Amino acid sequence: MATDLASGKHDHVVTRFPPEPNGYLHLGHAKAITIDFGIAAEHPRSRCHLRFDDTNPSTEETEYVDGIIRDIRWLGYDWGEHLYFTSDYFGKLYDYAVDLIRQGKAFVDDQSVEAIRANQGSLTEPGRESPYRSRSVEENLDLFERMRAGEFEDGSRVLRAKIDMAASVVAMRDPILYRIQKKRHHRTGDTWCIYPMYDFAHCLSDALEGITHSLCSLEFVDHRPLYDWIIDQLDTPSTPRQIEFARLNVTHMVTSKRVLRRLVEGGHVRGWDDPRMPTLSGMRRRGYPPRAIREFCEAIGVTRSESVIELANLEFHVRQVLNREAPRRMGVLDPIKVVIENHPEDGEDWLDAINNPEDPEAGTRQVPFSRELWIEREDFMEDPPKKFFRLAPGREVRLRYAYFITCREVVKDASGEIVELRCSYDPATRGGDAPDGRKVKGTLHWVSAKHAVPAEVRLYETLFREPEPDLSTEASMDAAIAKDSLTVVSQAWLEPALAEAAAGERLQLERLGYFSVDPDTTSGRVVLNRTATLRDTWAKVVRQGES
RNA sequence: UGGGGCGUCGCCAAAUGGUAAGGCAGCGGCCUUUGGAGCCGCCAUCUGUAGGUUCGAGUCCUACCGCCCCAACCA
Repeated sequence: MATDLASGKHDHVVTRFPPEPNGYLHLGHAKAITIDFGIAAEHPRSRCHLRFDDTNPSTEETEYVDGIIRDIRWLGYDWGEHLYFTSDYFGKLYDYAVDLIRQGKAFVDDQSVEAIRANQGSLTEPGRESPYRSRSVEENLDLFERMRAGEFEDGSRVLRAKIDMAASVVAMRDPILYRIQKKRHHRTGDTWCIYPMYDFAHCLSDALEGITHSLCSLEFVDHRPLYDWIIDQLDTPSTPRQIEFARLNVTHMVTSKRVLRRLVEGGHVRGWDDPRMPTLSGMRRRGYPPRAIREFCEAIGVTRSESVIELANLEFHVRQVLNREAPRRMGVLDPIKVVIENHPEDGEDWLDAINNPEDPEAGTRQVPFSRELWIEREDFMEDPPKKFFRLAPGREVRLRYAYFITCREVVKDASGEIVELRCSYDPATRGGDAPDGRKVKGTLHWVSAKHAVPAEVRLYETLFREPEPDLSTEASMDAAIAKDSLTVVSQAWLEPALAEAAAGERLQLERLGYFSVDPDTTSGRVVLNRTATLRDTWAKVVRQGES
């Protein structure tokens, strides 16, 4: 592409993103989108078109068109006035086909599907020419006209290019250009009953739109000779060029419409926008910022080598953006009660808390402190190992933005389960620093019990345990799906600032991770999705202690 | 076994034939009112293998090896 600009072949670039409206966009599409739109944005006088490749009415629906538009907008891209549909070109495409027939380079084939397949040859053997290949131009013209008029049944005839049945590239063995499908099209209705195939429609649509560089994935490399052949035979307004790059693969994820559909239809997830899904709608609901996805796609580069990116790489970009942007809040997922014995029964005390240490502009908020608090159960240990810096009997720790507290007594129920910690606080440490200069090793997050907002919190693991799951058969796929990728915490407590949280908001619960407010949230109950955990070096210490 | 694509650190990925960038992960350390963030350092004598050309090769040549794609009236 750089060569074309340097040589003066083009002084600008026109690309296109050509989704088929038969499903939802996923992370793999995000890579293509950032490349297609990104390259256009990098060059002067350039643009990227959004073109729906809607040539197969039996699988495509308007519902998907709307979803795709919404997802690309969310990702942050804009096509201006350049929204197109391949179906807009059906008339022109038909004329091109007629032109090909007139040139004697296309013919109507009456063979059955089975016969065409049988005569296709194999990878190592050439195919056999159709007995209808040498029909006259007049007969072909007549037959094609009647195909269009609806005189023939589905599958009874096709229009094929006349190229070379012995070609080593299978795509060049008299490829099918048009097939009969008496299906209502989501945009053209019943106007047509013959529809062009991808290979015929795509290159010509590119040429019609003045696309300079038609970027696609590696599996189309074999189709490039056909792409060029069709453009060569016909009088097109421009000569686009196809350039291929490798698709995106990420460990523990799949970007195959077939597999994603099975996850949804098999009830393994709650829908296309389940936060575990690699769909754009799923990642949006999960709380992935679009900027993070864009930065990830830019960071992994564009090459022709097939690669599998580690999930950690994606998560790095998600955390990087969220660290800069997400407001900090406090919440407790697995609560244990703390009673501050020397705190007045009805007293309450509002403390200043920083909203985002990475962004001074984010300001501060007030959090209430009172006699009864919730802290995280795992932040207390009766008999702590050496490197455990959190609360333990007799030990003093800091409650973030509040006070130092010291654990005085552990209260258990009949079964030995800890139900309450009796603690004292040092009023002189208000705000979190001791005037006498004494230090504590641990800082805990907490929530005032009296002021706490109830919440449901959904924690996610990857849908596949293995980095590269075997999806070759239905059985192996079912075996590869993790059955416990969703954990629902039904009784979590959040600080009151979160009472009014609106769906889609992203935040960090300090020390726990990044979360997004799920659309299931109601006025009485907040629902959070955990987007990503924080990096956890304590977990590493624990791991090393075990090994 | 026909055609095509690809092989540079655990994962990505740069490198006019001029002496192997960078990011992620990992590992040390500093700092810290998030065991977060940040900061510092370490991490390929070597580019699938074997030859060859050259003063000089990841880049050129030859031969092997390995992985992936192509036989829908899908895109």
